[in-house]
Amino acid sequence: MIREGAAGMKKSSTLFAVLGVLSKAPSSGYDIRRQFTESLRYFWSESYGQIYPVLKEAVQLGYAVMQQDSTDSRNKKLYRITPAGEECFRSWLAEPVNPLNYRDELLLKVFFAKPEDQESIRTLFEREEAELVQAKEAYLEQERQLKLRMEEADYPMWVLTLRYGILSTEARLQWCRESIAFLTSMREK
Amino acid sequence: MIREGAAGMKKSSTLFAVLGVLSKAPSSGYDIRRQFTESLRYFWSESYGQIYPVLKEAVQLGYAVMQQDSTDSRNKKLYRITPAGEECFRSWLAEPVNPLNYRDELLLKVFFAKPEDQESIRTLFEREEAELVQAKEAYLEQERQLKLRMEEADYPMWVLTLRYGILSTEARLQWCRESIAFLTSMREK
DNA sequence: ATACCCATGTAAAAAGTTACATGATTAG
DNA sequence: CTAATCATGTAACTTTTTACATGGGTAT
Repeated sequence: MIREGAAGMKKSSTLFAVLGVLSKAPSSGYDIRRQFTESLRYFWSESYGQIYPVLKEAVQLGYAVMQQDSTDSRNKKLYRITPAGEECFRSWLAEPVNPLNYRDELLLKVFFAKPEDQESIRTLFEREEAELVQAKEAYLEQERQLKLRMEEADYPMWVLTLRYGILSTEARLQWCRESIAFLTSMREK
Repeated sequence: MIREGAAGMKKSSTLFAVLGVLSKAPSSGYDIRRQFTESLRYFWSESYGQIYPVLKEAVQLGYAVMQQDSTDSRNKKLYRITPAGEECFRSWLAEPVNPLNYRDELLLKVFFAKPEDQESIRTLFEREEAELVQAKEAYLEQERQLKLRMEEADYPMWVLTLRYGILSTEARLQWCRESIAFLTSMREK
């Protein structure tokens, strides 16, 4: 079997990410982009160059419908998920996740560093540590904000993703600090 | 200024990843690929489709030289890094890392899950937990192997990357377990 | 023999980013 | 009036994966 029908076509994870946003609330391409750069920035990103085309695709597949928002003075296009889109999204949710394709430049640099590069690497760790401290603060702020919304149905799942942010950031922070201490001890010898 | 000379051309991180491997030992494209799928698989990957073209590019830029391995019966091509390649690699090492472009499908699914999806999500967590347990075992095995090579100059840096593997895996494992417990407590209500 | 690594490579497709073009609205 | 933000979109480019083609060597 070589050809597959529309139902069997392999769909990109971008489509599902967009459908996910639409499953929470009808949104414009701009709104969706904001969701990614704000709430989801620590574990997902999408650029306009992908969002607008997949919105078009979602409409073609019958997973979303578009309507011009008449209450909006700029001509904002609101996309709304259809029942078919919801079903498609739900079945994607239940599928096993694709292997995470992780590419970590810092790890790569550490792995290939030679004894002469220790000072460079130390600087990278210090920069990273500063960024992680900031990220952790942002998570703690998010946690405070989230506690005000305990009543919402989505609260439990948001707590889980936030919890991952905190745990993984703390682990990486610990690693940076241990590594800096280790490099210091090497320098002193 | 629109055009830039070869020295200023923006280079892909794939080139540096390959130069990194070559900086440890002269290797063929096949060897390099094996490095990525074996030692580096937890934080970097490259496919043949990238490795062979960048090897060609590295030679063009004067960062590597190729020589047919005459001792090898299959016609293996050995690439060796040049002093210019080493210098280029070292200066890349010292540059700040590019922001990590992280896309985590599991997090995405958890974030968008609705109360009805709890059983699906639970299954995903269980699968993830099993994989992390395996990964952790692989790290511990690596640790045992590494201890036999304490004398080598690269040992300290390898310990650091391994340490990150262990810390980050444990953090994610903890998250999975907490989440499963949390979903269980929700189900019981 | 035959299956499975070793070994090199390419073509095409898919995925993703960046830079630009366009224009309305709002806040200072 | 001007800068920032809202808003839609596309073209060109870069990056990355996947699938294929090819063939020698090695172990059972």
